[in-house]
Amino acid sequence: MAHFDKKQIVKKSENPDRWYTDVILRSEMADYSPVKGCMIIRPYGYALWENIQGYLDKKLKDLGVKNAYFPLFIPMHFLQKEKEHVKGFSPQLAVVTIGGGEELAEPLAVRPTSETIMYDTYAKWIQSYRDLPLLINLWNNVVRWEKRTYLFMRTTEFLWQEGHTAHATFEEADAFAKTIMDTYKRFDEEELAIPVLTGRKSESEKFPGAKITYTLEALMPDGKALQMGTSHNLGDNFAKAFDIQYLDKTGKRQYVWQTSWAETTRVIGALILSHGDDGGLIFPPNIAPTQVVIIPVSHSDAAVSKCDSLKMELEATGIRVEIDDREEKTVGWKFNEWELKGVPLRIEVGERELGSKELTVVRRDTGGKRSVQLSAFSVQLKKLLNEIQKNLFEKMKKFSEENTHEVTNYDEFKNIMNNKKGFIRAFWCGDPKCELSIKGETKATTRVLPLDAKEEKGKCIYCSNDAKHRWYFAQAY
RNA sequence: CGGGGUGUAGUUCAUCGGUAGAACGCUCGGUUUGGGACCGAGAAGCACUGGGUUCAAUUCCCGGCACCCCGACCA
Repeated sequence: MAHFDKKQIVKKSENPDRWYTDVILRSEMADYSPVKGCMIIRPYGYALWENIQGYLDKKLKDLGVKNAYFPLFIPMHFLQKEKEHVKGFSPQLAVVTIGGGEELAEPLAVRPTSETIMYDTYAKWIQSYRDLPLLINLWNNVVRWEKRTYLFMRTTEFLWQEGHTAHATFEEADAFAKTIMDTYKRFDEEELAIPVLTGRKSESEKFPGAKITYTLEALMPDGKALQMGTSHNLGDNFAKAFDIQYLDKTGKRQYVWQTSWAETTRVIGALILSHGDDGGLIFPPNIAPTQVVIIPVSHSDAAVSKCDSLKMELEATGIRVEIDDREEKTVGWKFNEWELKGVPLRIEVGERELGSKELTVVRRDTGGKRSVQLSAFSVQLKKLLNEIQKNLFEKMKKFSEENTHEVTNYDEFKNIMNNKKGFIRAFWCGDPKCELSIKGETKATTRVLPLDAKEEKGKCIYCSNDAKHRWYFAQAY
């Protein structure tokens, strides 16, 4: 304990922004890059991303989605085909004007998202109703020239998956967009242990070019809401802009109905913010790069071989294990290091354990120590990992519920935004002017309207005109 | 793109009108290892950049650039 403050990171409660950056850099998740606003994802951070990819990739393939790749460069005039789309993205574009030492006849945008370049091709691929539905996903990087960046949350370049589908009917497209939203919800809640609100976005908050944007919103510990992912019903907007038509069974030409949807490396930021504490990261076991770390306290042959056999036993049941047998670091140093890295469980193996029939296992989330019998060891560890997974989710669920307020007058609204923030449920008339005024006065924007929200009779929190729905408001990240 | 701040060793910072110092980290040797060990020896710097002022600038002044913080834009 005497040396504990030596290289301590800032306390999360004292300075959350600084804590967030400190933890990411010190845990070796990511590093700053020589290019402004860009981020280097280090092996430990990338391993987490690979776990995210692994889960989502499988779920998407189960839905019949196939992976493909489309080019990084997009001819400028493609982006201009859909009016709202170009308006939404042009302020954030990076544009290549020189290639091979010569000025290009037409500048190329570095993709901010791939709708336009894909749909130009979709128009060629889709001829008949037999070509539908077309379900394609890309794992790639995109560039949006953000003025202000923040590791994982908002970087100039980021990694994501973007799915793009085309369907014969509006209903089918809408159902698919919702299915994706549900898939994301399961992922966020069951894997990342982050509870989310789902529903649709207001007109002003929806994706440029979309008819309906479905969203997943999570409440972060500082009371601000983070968009964890979106799934858009694009209607026939892009179909008309890119002339994507098919012949139906009766021989009639029809426009397709489309969806696009994405989840990004931003969810890693949400993961860090949601579960971490003063000791550093805390990863939910389902997604953690390493689930169990074994630390030999002694370097005797007996202890080392005990560690090895433990590792083999656990790995055989699918648990991700690492042994930290570096001799140049002391035991205490390693404890702190692996706590910083958020590994859910730690096992210590020294002379004391060699003759014992049980081992001490330490939980990262609660700090609790427990003796675990060596018989059926891996089964019990799996149980513990599940408990941690559940505990992290329940904790965030409770936080989210405790910080969701139902409000009927604007003073109350402002009061909450001035203090703890969080989600506010309140009637809104649907007029973008009220939305904008509320944002200007409180920083809160409409985040989401749940799909199952019943129509009610109420008065807009801002203008007192008739309102049908209670929306969720919050300050956005 | 507005307002503020900072640029000195790998990192965090100190210094000061006379060409630089600490801590941590790193390397080597030794002793250690059950909650961030200790001793000793090292390596490591065109003081962001360009221009002034001055006998002399890392230090003072101005411009540029970069980064950080705070606002507007955003996954």
